[in-house]
Amino acid sequence: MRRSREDTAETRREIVAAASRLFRKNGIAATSIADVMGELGMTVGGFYRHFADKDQLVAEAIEQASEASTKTITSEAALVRAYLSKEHCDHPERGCPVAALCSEIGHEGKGPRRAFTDAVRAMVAALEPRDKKTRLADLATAVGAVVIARAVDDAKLRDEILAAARAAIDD
Amino acid sequence: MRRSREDTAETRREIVAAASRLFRKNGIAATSIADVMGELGMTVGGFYRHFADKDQLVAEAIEQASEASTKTITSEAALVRAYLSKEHCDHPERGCPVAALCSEIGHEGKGPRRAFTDAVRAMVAALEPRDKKTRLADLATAVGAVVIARAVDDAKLRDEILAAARAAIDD
DNA sequence: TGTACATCAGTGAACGCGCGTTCACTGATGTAC
DNA sequence: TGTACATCAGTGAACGCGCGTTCACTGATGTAC
Repeated sequence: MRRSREDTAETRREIVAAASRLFRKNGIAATSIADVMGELGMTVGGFYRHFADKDQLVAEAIEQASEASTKTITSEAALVRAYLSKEHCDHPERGCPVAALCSEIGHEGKGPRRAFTDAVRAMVAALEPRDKKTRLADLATAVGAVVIARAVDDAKLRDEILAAARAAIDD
Repeated sequence: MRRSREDTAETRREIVAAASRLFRKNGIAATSIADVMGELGMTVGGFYRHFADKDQLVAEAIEQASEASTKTITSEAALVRAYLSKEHCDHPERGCPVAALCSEIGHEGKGPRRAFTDAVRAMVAALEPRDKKTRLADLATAVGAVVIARAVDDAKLRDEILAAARAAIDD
């Protein structure tokens, strides 16, 4: 059953949004096309009316997540307050795609890696007023802290890492 | 054909060593038991004479990698020289398991996560002379920088990130 | 020390399962007159 | 504006494939006498 142009465009947006959430929450490899389409109450076949393959979806999902996430990083102060928060650690599905996908992206194709690199550049640019070396180091500290905090199975160690990173970026 | 006790123990060690390399290089999910056994010229069936399941292998592979990797981090100076090097970025298979597996470990079982957490603690302990907050922040910076440097598809950006992290840790 | 037997490390085929992708089909939407 | 037809978004079953794990089997090693 054919859909209207608006419905079609809306479906495409919803696929990217669902994929963006699921990839950040569960990982790219661990998220199937069926999982993504299931989020919209749809079946797998329809996916290929919108995308050539999974790689294309991964790239667009990273772009979309990057746009939304970069808006929240307007300064070093925001990096300390919002990025290095328990809230951000607890909700990767609506957080930074760089922190969520960093060690998995190396196993993906060219498209996804390009999108990831652009996301890193956008974060560096978002911290603009500071000199570039400081911005890059702060980015490494913030991403490293969130990724390790999420990976570790001890809440006390997690809080210590986040606090240490906050203190380091604040100078 | 039954093997001698020494051969059996040697096979077990080789399985862990091969897994440790492959997991760090290609990721845990992307490495199959058959891949690991293939490295030793063996078939899959034999694996289960040594391990209950893949989770157990993952945990032991992380422990082994952690022991070897932590030995190289004897000071902040070593973190700057060896850890934040192009060499370490180019060879995840013989590098730090925390940097190699950080964003993938959240999707693994309890055993692997426990081993990963122990690896983080070992790294923090290895930087001993400094106060804990500095050690934790330096760890976040070093891990974040290596992970992002590896993920990015632009060699110039990679080198800038490593250099910025080196400068930040050196004070 | 020599022999008979039990053990068990490793083989290779098979298991059920979920993956990405394809495809014939359906029927509402969009288009041409 | 109304009608006839072409288009194509979405369905759901099927494809080949690789996964983790199991299992009957083989034959050298380890053990008991």
